[in-house]
Amino acid sequence: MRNFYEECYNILKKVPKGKVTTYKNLARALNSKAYRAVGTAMNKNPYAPKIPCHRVVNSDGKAGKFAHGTAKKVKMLRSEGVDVVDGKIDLKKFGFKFR
DNA sequence: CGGTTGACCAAGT
DNA sequence: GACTTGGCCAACC
Repeated sequence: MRNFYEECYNILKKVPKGKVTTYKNLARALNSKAYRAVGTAMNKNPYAPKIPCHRVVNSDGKAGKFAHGTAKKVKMLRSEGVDVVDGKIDLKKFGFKFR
Protein backbone atom coordinates (compact mmCIF):
# COMPACT_ATOMS: atom_id res chain seq x y z
CA MET A 1 0.00 0.00 0.00
CA ARG A 2 1.19 3.40 -0.86
CA ASN A 3 -0.08 5.33 2.11
CA PHE A 4 -0.04 3.00 5.04
CA TYR A 5 -0.77 5.75 7.51
CA GLU A 6 -3.64 7.14 5.49
CA GLU A 7 -5.31 3.76 5.54
CA CYS A 8 -4.88 3.54 9.28
CA TYR A 9 -6.69 6.82 9.78
CA ASN A 10 -9.38 5.91 7.30
CA ILE A 11 -10.20 2.67 9.06
CA LEU A 12 -9.94 4.22 12.48
CA LYS A 13 -12.63 6.65 11.46
CA LYS A 14 -15.02 3.73 11.21
CA VAL A 15 -14.79 2.92 14.89
CA PRO A 16 -18.09 3.98 16.48
CA LYS A 17 -18.13 6.27 19.47
CA GLY A 18 -18.15 4.48 22.79
CA LYS A 19 -16.02 1.63 21.50
CA VAL A 20 -12.34 0.97 21.09
CA THR A 21 -10.12 -1.13 18.87
CA THR A 22 -6.65 -2.54 19.27
CA TYR A 23 -3.49 -1.85 17.32
CA LYS A 24 -3.32 -5.46 16.30
CA ASN A 25 -6.92 -5.57 15.21
CA LEU A 26 -6.49 -2.37 13.26
CA ALA A 27 -3.45 -3.77 11.50
CA ARG A 28 -5.40 -6.88 10.65
CA ALA A 29 -8.11 -4.75 9.11
CA LEU A 30 -5.37 -3.34 6.90
CA ASN A 31 -4.56 -6.90 5.93
CA SER A 32 -1.16 -6.46 7.53
CA LYS A 33 0.67 -7.33 10.73
CA ALA A 34 2.32 -3.98 11.21
CA TYR A 35 0.67 -3.20 14.52
CA ARG A 36 3.84 -1.40 15.48
CA ALA A 37 3.75 0.83 12.45
CA VAL A 38 0.10 1.53 13.25
CA GLY A 39 1.16 2.85 16.63
CA THR A 40 3.69 5.09 14.95
CA ALA A 41 0.99 6.36 12.61
CA MET A 42 -1.22 7.28 15.55
CA ASN A 43 1.66 9.08 17.19
CA LYS A 44 2.09 11.26 14.14
CA ASN A 45 -1.64 11.76 13.71
CA PRO A 46 -1.63 14.79 11.39
CA TYR A 47 -5.45 14.79 11.47
CA ALA A 48 -5.53 15.40 15.22
CA PRO A 49 -9.16 16.49 15.75
CA LYS A 50 -10.60 14.46 12.90
CA ILE A 51 -9.16 11.12 13.82
CA PRO A 52 -10.11 9.51 17.15
CA CYS A 53 -6.66 8.13 17.86
CA HIS A 54 -7.62 7.75 21.53
CA ARG A 55 -9.95 4.89 20.59
CA VAL A 56 -7.01 2.61 19.90
CA VAL A 57 -5.77 0.55 22.83
CA ASN A 58 -3.41 -2.33 23.47
CA SER A 59 -4.48 -5.89 22.76
CA ASP A 60 -4.18 -6.68 26.44
CA GLY A 61 -6.92 -4.17 27.16
CA LYS A 62 -4.60 -1.54 28.55
CA ALA A 63 -5.12 2.03 27.41
CA GLY A 64 -1.65 2.35 25.95
CA LYS A 65 0.04 5.70 25.44
CA PHE A 66 -1.18 8.97 24.08
CA ALA A 67 0.47 12.04 22.55
CA HIS A 68 -1.07 14.33 25.17
CA GLY A 69 -0.63 11.97 28.07
CA THR A 70 -2.26 8.69 28.99
CA ALA A 71 -4.50 10.29 31.61
CA LYS A 72 -6.00 12.49 28.91
CA LYS A 73 -6.77 9.51 26.78
CA VAL A 74 -8.59 7.77 29.60
CA LYS A 75 -10.64 10.88 30.25
CA MET A 76 -11.69 11.12 26.62
CA LEU A 77 -12.70 7.48 26.50
CA ARG A 78 -14.81 7.88 29.61
CA SER A 79 -16.45 10.92 28.08
CA GLU A 80 -17.45 8.80 25.12
CA GLY A 81 -18.99 6.13 27.29
CA VAL A 82 -16.11 3.69 27.54
CA ASP A 83 -15.61 2.44 31.06
CA VAL A 84 -11.91 2.50 31.89
CA VAL A 85 -10.78 0.77 35.05
CA ASP A 86 -7.25 1.26 36.32
CA GLY A 87 -6.07 2.23 32.85
CA LYS A 88 -7.60 -0.90 31.40
CA ILE A 89 -10.58 -1.49 29.19
CA ASP A 90 -12.90 -4.48 28.94
CA LEU A 91 -12.53 -5.45 25.31
CA LYS A 92 -15.35 -7.95 25.65
CA LYS A 93 -17.75 -5.05 26.03
CA PHE A 94 -16.10 -2.09 24.34
CA GLY A 95 -13.80 -3.73 21.84
CA PHE A 96 -14.84 -3.13 18.24
CA LYS A 97 -13.76 -5.56 15.54
CA PHE A 98 -13.49 -4.87 11.85
CA ARG A 99 -14.57 -7.18 9.05
C1' DC B 1 20.78 0.51 1.33
C1' DG B 2 21.64 -0.57 6.29
C1' DG B 3 20.68 0.73 10.89
C1' DT B 4 17.67 2.96 14.41
C1' DT B 5 13.16 3.94 16.32
C1' DG B 6 8.47 3.27 18.15
C1' DA B 7 1.19 5.24 21.03
C1' DC B 8 3.15 -2.92 19.94
C1' DC B 9 2.64 -8.25 20.81
C1' DA B 10 3.55 -12.90 22.58
C1' DA B 11 6.04 -15.99 25.12
C1' DG B 12 9.34 -16.92 28.58
C1' DT B 13 11.36 -16.21 33.28
C1' DG C 1 1.55 -10.27 38.87
C1' DA C 2 5.94 -7.72 36.85
C1' DC C 3 10.09 -7.78 34.00
C1' DT C 4 12.94 -9.45 29.87
C1' DT C 5 13.55 -11.09 25.16
C1' DG C 6 12.81 -11.67 20.56
C1' DG C 7 9.98 -10.67 16.75
C1' DC C 8 7.25 -7.77 13.93
C1' DC C 9 6.57 -3.78 10.18
C1' DA C 10 6.75 0.89 8.20
C1' DA C 11 9.03 5.35 8.43
C1' DC C 12 13.08 8.04 8.98
C1' DC C 13 18.16 9.25 8.65
